[in-house]
Amino acid sequence: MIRMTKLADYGIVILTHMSMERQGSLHTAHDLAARSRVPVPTASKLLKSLTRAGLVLSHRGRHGGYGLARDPDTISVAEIIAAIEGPIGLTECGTGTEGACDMESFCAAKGRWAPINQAIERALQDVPLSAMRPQTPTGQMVRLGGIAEVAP
Amino acid sequence: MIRMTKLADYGIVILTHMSMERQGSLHTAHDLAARSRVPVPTASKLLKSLTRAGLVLSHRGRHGGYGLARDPDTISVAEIIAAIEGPIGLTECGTGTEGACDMESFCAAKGRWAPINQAIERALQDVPLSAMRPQTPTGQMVRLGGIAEVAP
DNA sequence: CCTATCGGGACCTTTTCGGTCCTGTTAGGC
DNA sequence: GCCTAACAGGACCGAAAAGGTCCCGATAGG
Ligand code: SF4
Ligand code: SF4
Repeated sequence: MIRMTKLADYGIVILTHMSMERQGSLHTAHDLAARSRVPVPTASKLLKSLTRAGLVLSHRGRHGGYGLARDPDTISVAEIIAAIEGPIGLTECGTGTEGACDMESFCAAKGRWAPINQAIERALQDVPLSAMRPQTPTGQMVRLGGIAEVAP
Repeated sequence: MIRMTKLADYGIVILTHMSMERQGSLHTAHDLAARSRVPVPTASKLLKSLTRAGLVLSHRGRHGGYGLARDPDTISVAEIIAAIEGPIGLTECGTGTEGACDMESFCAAKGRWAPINQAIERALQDVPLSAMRPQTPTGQMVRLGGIAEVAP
């Protein structure tokens, strides 16, 4: 139902937890998994993907772990999703990859999707990771895709 | 990858074909399947769903068939997708249905998705079925989610 | 009455998601 | 210098959903 995969969902949850800590601090995969209640191997797999995409930095060896590569305000939900499940778009066509759909050559709607897909991607780019955190109890304003909300 | 199902995709293609005909005209499932190159049983299944949702009208018996229930300008892509695959939203949470995700009770991001899902739904509501047709060779203006485009 | 058409499911096959595990590799600490 | 806590990469597998097929019943023209 136009769902993103749970992997991407969990990835965002994990990064959200990470964003609630002091930036630059390291967290082990085990730690993050426990906090987000995602199974450890799954969390580990996600963190690997996110590292490869450059969204988190990893440090190996003893006292190693993962940390956000950038400020949570500059990491968009779109980037996270793209890192985990690839290009964003509702259809096979119009997302850069050609020839994915075998109806392309005679499809009446082909090409009409590109602007829609881009609009959705843009909407997700406008949501920073910092907006996914639970709202602060201070009533701090949170930007969210152009929509401003105030915590109760 | 945040894909809608192919069923929904095909549904839109079929409706697009239907919208290119004189409104009110009837088309058999077989006819529409041939024109859109979707397998007949699949097209039939889709048309049934669309009928149940009230987007197309059906007429049984000899010389029966399907026809659009409303003007193509007043049918949104969002409606079509919702008719075929249910509520629109990237996540289980924040789409009306409660308790779908078993992490809801302790999820850091829960609740933060509702506005995003709504934004996407709104974007799809802004795209009328008529905008999915191949552009006319006359350079006719086509509204598309707030973006105006001109055919070459 | 006969037949073309829709209506509503049951059903199966294929894909992909979600999750696990194993085998390196790195780097701090003793 | 070795030991061990962490990440890296990928193979693997079960379950779920998607995608497609088929059948039988209900309608309504002719
Ligand atoms: S070419 Fe047509 S059928 Fe294929 S993905 Fe694009 S819109 Fe869908
Ligand atoms: S509650 Fe959290 S994990 Fe569940 S669907 Fe919502 S955001 Fe995703």
